[in-house]
Amino acid sequence: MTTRTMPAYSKVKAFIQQHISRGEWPPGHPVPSESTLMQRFAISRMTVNRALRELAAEGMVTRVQGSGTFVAELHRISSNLTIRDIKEDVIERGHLYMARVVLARREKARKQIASSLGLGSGTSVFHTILVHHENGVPIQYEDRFVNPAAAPRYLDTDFTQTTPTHHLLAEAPLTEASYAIEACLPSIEQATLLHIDVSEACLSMTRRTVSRNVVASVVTLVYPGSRYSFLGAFQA
Amino acid sequence: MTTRTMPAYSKVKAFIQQHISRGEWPPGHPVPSESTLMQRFAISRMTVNRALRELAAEGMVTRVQGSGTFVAELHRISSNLTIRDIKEDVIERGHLYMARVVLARREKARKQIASSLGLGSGTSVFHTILVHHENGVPIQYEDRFVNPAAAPRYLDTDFTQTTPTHHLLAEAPLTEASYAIEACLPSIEQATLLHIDVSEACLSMTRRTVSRNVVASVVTLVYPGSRYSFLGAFQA
DNA sequence: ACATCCTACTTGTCTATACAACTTGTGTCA
DNA sequence: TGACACAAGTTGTATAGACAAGTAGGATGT
Repeated sequence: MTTRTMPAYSKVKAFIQQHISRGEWPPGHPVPSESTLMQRFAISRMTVNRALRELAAEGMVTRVQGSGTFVAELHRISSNLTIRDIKEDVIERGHLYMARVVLARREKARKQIASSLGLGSGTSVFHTILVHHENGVPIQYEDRFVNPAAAPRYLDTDFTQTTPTHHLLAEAPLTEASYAIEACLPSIEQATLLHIDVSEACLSMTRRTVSRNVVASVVTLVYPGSRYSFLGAFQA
Repeated sequence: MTTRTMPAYSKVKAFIQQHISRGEWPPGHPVPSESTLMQRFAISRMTVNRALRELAAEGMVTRVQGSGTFVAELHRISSNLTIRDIKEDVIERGHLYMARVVLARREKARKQIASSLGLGSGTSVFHTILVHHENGVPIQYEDRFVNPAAAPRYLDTDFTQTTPTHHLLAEAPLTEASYAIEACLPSIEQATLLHIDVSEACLSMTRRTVSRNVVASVVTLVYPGSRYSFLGAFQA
C-alpha cells in the first residue's frame, strides 16, 4: 500500500473501504464513530470527519446525525453517463467522422414538441436532423429541436464541421438533463438513412437538456442495434 | 433562495454555481481564490476550502495547487445508474411483484461464460433464469451465471422471495461493475416468457460485477421495449 | 539572451476547540 | 402503564492558526 505519503484522511477512507469491500462490514453495519477513529489513528476529529463525509458523498456509507455512520445498503454507481460529443468519440477511436445534414431549418413547433421545450404551441423553433457516420458507416440518427431563446445562433453552425452537441455545450451551459433509453424498431426514413432493415432493433435515447432554467434542447438519438451499445463501468 | 438557514459553505457553493450556470463564468474562467472568498463572505478559510473542494469533487471546477481554481471544461454528468433491485423498484411503485423461476441449477460452464467469470472452461457454476413480473405482467427476463467462489450459498435462496440481486449484494459486496446496453430481438424462449412477439425490439443489459477481486456474476437482462425504458436525470 | 533564484500567491492538509442539532436509552414522575 | 425530562453519545458546522507544496512572474546575475 502507498501509505508512505498518503494523507491521514485518505488512510481512514482506505481503512473503512477495505473492511467494506472484504465483506467484513456488511450493508447496515455500523462504522466506528468519529471519536473512536480519532483515537485509533491519533488524528483530530476534523480529519476523521472529512474522511467520513467524503465516503458518504461517494455513497459508501450513510450518516445519521445523532445516531452514527453505517455501511450503505446499496452501493451507488456513478457511471459517468457523460453527455459526450459523438464526433470526439469517433475521432478518439482513431476513425473518420462524417456528418450528413438531412434537415436544418426553423419551423413552427408541433404541440408535443412545444410543450417539451416549455414553449407555446406554434412557436418557431430550430429543427435539425443529422446522420453521424464512423468510417463511412452510419451509426447515429439525430433528430433535434432547439429553443431559439437558449441558442439563437444555432442555425448559423455548419453541422458538417461542428456537431449540435458541441455548439450547445459552448452556447448554453448545461445545468440539468434527463434522458430515457428505449428499444424500438426504426421508421422507414430512419432505416433508410442508417442503412439497416426496418426489422432491426434500435436503441433510442431521448434527452432533454436544461440551461439557465430554460429547456434548451430536446433530442432523439437512434442507434442501429447491431452497431452500437452503451458501455459503462463503475468502481466503488 | 433558502439562504435563511443555509450553512456558510453551502452559500459559497451556490454563489459559484450561479455564476457558472448563468454563463457569466465560462469554462476555464478563474474562480475567486480562497482568501478572496474568505473576505467577501467573512468566513474562515476552512469553510471556503470545503465549498471549493466539494465543487471540485462534483466536477464543477478544477483546482490546481499553486495556481488557482477554474471553471471545469466539461460539466461532467454523473447519472447515478444504480444497480437496483427490481423487486424494490416494483414495490416502490406500489405494484405487485412476482418472480417465476425458469431454471436454477449447478452446471458446467461453457467456454465463453467461464472466461467471463475468470474461471477455467468446464468449471461448475450456478445458473439461474428468472422472469420478473409487475402486476402479473412480465417485465424482465434475467439470465444469470454466478461464481460459486463469490456466493457459495446462492442456490439455497428461494428466488420467488429473494431476488438474485439482493442475495448477491448482501453476500458479495460490490467493488466494480461494467455493463453494456443494447437493442435486440428476443429469442423464441424469451418472447414466450415475456409474452411478446419475436419481432418486438427489446432492451438488453449485460452486466459483470466484481467483488473482492473476483468476478461474482455475469447477467443478461432483457426488457420488452414496449414496457420498459431506462430513465435518468442529472443535475450539475 | 539565457538560466537561476527568490518572492508572493495559491491550494493541500491538519490541529484543537467550540457550539448546535439530533438520536437513543434511561430514569423519573404522575 | 404512559408521558416526560434528561444525559450521553453522535454527527453538522465553523473558527483561527499553522505548515507544506506547488505555480508564476519578476529580479538578478552571467
